[in-house]
Amino acid sequence: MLRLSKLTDYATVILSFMARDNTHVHAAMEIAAITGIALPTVSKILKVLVNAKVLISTRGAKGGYALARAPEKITVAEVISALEGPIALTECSISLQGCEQAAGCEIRGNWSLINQTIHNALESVTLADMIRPVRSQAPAWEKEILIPVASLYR
Amino acid sequence: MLRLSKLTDYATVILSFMARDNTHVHAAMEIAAITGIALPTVSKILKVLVNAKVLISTRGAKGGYALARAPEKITVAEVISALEGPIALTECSISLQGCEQAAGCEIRGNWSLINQTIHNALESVTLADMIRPVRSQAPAWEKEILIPVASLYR
DNA sequence: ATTAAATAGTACTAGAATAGTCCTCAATTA
DNA sequence: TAATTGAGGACTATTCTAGTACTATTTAAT
Repeated sequence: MLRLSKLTDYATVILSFMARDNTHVHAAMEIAAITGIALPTVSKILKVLVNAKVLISTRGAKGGYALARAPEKITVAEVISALEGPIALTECSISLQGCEQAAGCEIRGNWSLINQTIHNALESVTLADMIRPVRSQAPAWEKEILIPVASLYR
Repeated sequence: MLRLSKLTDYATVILSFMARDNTHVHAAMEIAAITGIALPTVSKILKVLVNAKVLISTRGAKGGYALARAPEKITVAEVISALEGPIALTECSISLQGCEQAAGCEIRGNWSLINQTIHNALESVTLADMIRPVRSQAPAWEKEILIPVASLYR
């Protein structure tokens, strides 16, 4: 599996709840209760999302968390990079200093193309799309994302 | 990072070497020597790729491994699933029995759409594409898609 | 036939990464 | 000033990955 960490998965669950009820701030405890995710874990995720400027927080009594922007303006790519760092499939696509297998590895450039394609895909899906019922959304991005990478070469 | 395991990374290195020299079988030891990956590790990967029908093996003296098909017929998606299992970002996209967060989770269908998109991208890149030099292809795609590379390192 | 060269299969170990928890400090409101 | 809520960091246990080792099986050459 092309693994996404559990925390990232939780994050999307949390965020989609918040997107659906975006009228007031939500305390960590409330979110934990509703999503069924343990409080300390919810708390940890929320903090990360605040640092990534996906959420804004209010301290003190009656405080809580709210989306920093409208759901349409928050992309899945953003959420993923907040929790997992840069979106890339291989180490060498991130650190440009090259891998040890340099001898047998002339495919770095090609990986980065693939990475960009995937990133592009994730960037065009927003929180708003995520909370939309499945049926009605296909058209919106099918036009935009289906990039046949191979065709770029031929 | 949207992690791909090291083994998968190695696999692409190994396969791209084999695609470049596709005239005869290669023994595991030869591949290890050339790629610089430890023999037991190479061996392990080759076995997996044989099971996935990406490679074919010949036992005995003068035996070795060869691509099961032409490089154009072997996709990156295949290689990745061979080593990591089904290509999907989240658990619940694979096992349809649903997750425990069922209450707060109505986004499964949307994940699967994203997964599908990514899968398509990976499916359209073949081994033949991977061994093509990077330079010659840059112009082609630069015209066709606009990708905010900087966002990768946000 | 016998020996050497190779893959097949499986089990095991060490290390790293992840998930999850807990505790103390800071801020806000009533 | 007391109660409520987030911020930040440290810590632990568990899971996963990478890598290794060993034994069995198959084939080719002599």
